[in-house]
Amino acid sequence: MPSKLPRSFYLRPTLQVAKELLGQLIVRNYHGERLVGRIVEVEAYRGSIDPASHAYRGKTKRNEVMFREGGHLYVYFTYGMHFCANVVTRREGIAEAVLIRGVEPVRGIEVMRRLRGKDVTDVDLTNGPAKFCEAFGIKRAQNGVSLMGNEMYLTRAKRILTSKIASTTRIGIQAGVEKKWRFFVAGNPWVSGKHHRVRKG
DNA sequence: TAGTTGATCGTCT
DNA sequence: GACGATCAACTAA
Repeated sequence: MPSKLPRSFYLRPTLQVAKELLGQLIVRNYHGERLVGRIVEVEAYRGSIDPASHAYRGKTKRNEVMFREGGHLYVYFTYGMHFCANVVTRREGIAEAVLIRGVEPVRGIEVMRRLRGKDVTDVDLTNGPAKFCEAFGIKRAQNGVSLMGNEMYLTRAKRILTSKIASTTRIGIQAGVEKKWRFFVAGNPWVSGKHHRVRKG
């Protein structure tokens, strides 16, 4: 088994962690099944200096996990029906995190298809933050899970060349729209949004 | 293909 | 009481 990314990976500056998360593998052990995906799209959220962040106005019951030490999973519920998952960064007390927006399935694709429930293409399986959570069985129970444990963790994979990383403004937010804190692997089909989707064949 | 809207409820004001 | 770090179904053309 490849080694887990160490705690020190997550404690560094959030924008750097966000870019380096691209290409890494996220592993989810789900009822005896191993689900693996390659991260291809992320967004950074930076607590007190970022009006778009859930933690901008301080600690609440919902965002408590963002204030923990880097290397935890922050899962939140939104639009009355969806979950989204973030990797918490930096030291305890600094509420920053990276939202996982797009993942390329690597292993366990049949389980992902079953969890998504709908008859969709391989791309539609995981090309969005809520789609990824549904495909990987990530719900309220995974909020606060440590990425140093075995239920979920990340492993180092092939590094993405800097020239392949694109950055744009973040999606679906009102405040902080000017910050280009969305990073993705240019040309990868599992990046969310129709502009990047592969044409139907 | 582009644009619009309904679903659905926890969280914070 | 309003709205959201979304998605999918629908409409029009």
